[in-house]
Amino acid sequence: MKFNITSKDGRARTGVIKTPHGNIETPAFIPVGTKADVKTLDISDLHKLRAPAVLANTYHLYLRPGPDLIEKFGGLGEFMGWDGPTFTDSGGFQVFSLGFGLEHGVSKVSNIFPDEENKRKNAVPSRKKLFKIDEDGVNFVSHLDGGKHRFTAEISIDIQQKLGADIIFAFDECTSPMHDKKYTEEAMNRTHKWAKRSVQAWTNREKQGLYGIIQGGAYEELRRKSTEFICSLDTPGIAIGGSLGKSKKDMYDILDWTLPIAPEERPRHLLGIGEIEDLFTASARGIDTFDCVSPTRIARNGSVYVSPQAGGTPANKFNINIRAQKYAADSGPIDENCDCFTCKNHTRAYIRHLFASGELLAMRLATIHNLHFVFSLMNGIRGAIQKERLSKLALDWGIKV
RNA sequence: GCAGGGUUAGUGAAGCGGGCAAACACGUCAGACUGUAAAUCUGAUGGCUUAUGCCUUCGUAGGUUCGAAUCCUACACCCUGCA
Repeated sequence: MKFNITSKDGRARTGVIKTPHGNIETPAFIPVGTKADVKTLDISDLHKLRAPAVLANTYHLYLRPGPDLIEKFGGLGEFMGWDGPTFTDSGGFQVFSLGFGLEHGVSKVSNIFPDEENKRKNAVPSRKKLFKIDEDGVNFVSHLDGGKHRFTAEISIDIQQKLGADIIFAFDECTSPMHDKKYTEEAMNRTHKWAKRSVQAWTNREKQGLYGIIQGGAYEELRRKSTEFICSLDTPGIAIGGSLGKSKKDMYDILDWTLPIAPEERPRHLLGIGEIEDLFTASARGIDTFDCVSPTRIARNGSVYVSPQAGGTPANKFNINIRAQKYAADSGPIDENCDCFTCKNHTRAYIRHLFASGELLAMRLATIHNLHFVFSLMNGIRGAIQKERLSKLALDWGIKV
């Protein structure tokens, strides 16, 4: 894996990540394909959308169908019939989302600390915690069948090498905005140890690029420490993970603490982010790649992106709820400025009807639209950086970077 | 015609003398979702501009009772037997 910076605009930059399965022009949004598929889409859709890569998940593919089987098929890309670049996440996030996150009903980004009532509402207290973290790794029971398993840095990297993605991630511990500084620091120190061990376990260096993951929650001191440590390791790329605080401002602060002290020549991945606004603000701060379930998940739930011309604003997160009654007879496309398959062929009324009827096509059309929307946005962002006009483009969207 | 059973909010369906504006399900409406246990989850759903409040509802009309969706009478309609 190689990375070249091709232009700069303040702290933002464009570049190219060269992988054995093709180049990724950055900044890029990588759609999430957890179980070796981007939900509702097939590979021809991904090609037509010009998806730069797909990010799959180590935990899920380890449990099913198993890394040995995928290895026999020639790796993740071959297995899923996708000839473009692939990423795999290390499984660290599942330790969080199926452990602490599930127990407390929180995500890695939280606008509020859940109060007692919310905690009770969202948590699953009857369910035993699926994960137990120790200094060396994590014991867990499969959410599928309750079977007992263990992940360590070595195991995660071994699985990821069998999966064979072009870009892989070190095994890390993700914390929540609810964790205090003391615990966040302990988790960060574990992540550092595991990162070091991940680098040692990483042998397939020709074909796979490893990214270390910076942790430290929303604590400046910890984030700086973590950046220094992770960047001291010999990895071709770095990633920012973990709790990104309680607000967008917290997240931007974290980027401001970390990115300026990270080596410029290494690509930076922002794990699990991207809402529309974030793609601007994080690109402006020097993030090169994103992955996020948001566009695909909210699509399946009836939220579709609209540009400022079609009524999108930072306040409504640039999306509308296409299931709403007010679109029942709307003969326009989701977004009149969009030239995706969905917008070229279908009306809001039709898509609303499909959602109301529970038709699978609704989710597929919405997913196509949302992914096209973010890919096209990333195109615009790259073009703007090349012309050193990213902040102006952002302003056109009502976003101050 | 005789005997029995039924008629409850948009739909289905609980309730069978007081805590019933009426369970539950579906539907409908609204919202949430950021390294995907997510085609999931949350809330609202008789009216009153938001109330430990008032008003109107349980086929229709009367009645009994301090009090009725719940008991009685008549009527209407539906179902099941027997004619």
